[in-house]
Amino acid sequence: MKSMVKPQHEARAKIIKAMAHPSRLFIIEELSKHERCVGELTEMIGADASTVSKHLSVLKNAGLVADEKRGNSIFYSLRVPCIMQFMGCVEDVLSSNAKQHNEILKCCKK
Amino acid sequence: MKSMVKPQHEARAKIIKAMAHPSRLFIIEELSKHERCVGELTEMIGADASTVSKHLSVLKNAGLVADEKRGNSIFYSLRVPCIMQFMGCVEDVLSSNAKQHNEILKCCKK
DNA sequence: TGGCTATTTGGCTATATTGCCAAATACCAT
DNA sequence: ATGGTATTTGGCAATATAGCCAAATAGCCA
Repeated sequence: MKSMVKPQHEARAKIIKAMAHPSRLFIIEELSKHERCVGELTEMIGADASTVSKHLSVLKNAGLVADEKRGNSIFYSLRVPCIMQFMGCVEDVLSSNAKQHNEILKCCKK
Repeated sequence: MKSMVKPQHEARAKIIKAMAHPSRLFIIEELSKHERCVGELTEMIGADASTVSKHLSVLKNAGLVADEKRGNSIFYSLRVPCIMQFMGCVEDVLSSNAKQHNEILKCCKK
C-alpha cells in the first residue's frame, strides 16, 4: 500500500518542530503574555543575540509569531494564542510520566 | 540576568520534539482512533519496519504511547488523547499562513 | 554625514536525527 | 527442538539543527 503519511502530516510536523526547543517554548510563553523585542528576549534567555534572532526566525517562518518594527526595535508577538492551551496537555503527559515513574520505584523497593 | 529558560521548558520541549515528525504525527493520529500493532503501522507508513519501530520507541519514551504484548504482536495505543485537540490549533496556524500567503500574491499581482 | 543601537546573516563546528540494512531477540506453534 | 513471524537493536551514512563569533544591515539621532 502507498504511504498514508500525507503532505498534511509534513505541514503539521513543520509547525510542531518549530515549537520543539526549550528557548522557543520560552519565547512562545513569554509572547503569550506580552509582546517583546529581541533585546528583551535575549536578556531573558541569556544566549547570544544572534542565537535568539535565529530562534525567532524559525518561529516566524512557521507562522507562529509576527514581527513589527517600531522605533529602533522589532517587536514580536504571538500570532496563535491557542498554542498555550496545548501546554496543559503537555503538562498532563509530564505528570502522568512522573506518576508512572514513581510506581516503578515503589515496585522495586518492595 | 540568569536564564529564564527552565527545566520545565526542557521537559516540555522533549515531549513536543517527540511529536515533531510526519510519520510520528501519523502514528499519533492513527492510534487516536485505534490501537495498532507495529506491522499494521509499518504497512500504512510504507517505511522499513525498523524505522517505524524506532519512531514508536521515541513516542513511548516521551510517554505519549503505551504498548502491550498480545499474542504474537505488540499493540500500541495513545496514552494522551488531548494531543489530538491540539491538531485543531495547528490547522489554524496552517490556514492562517495560507491566507497570509494569498494576500501577498494578490498584492504582487496588482 | 557619522556614530549608535538593534537586529540579522554568514560561516563554522559540534551534536542530533533520520532511515536503511543486517543481525539479534522474543515468542508462538508444530 | 525447529521453524516462522513480529519486533527491536546496532551500525552506518546522510542530513538537519544549535550556538557561537564576526561581519553586515537597518534605522535613529546628533
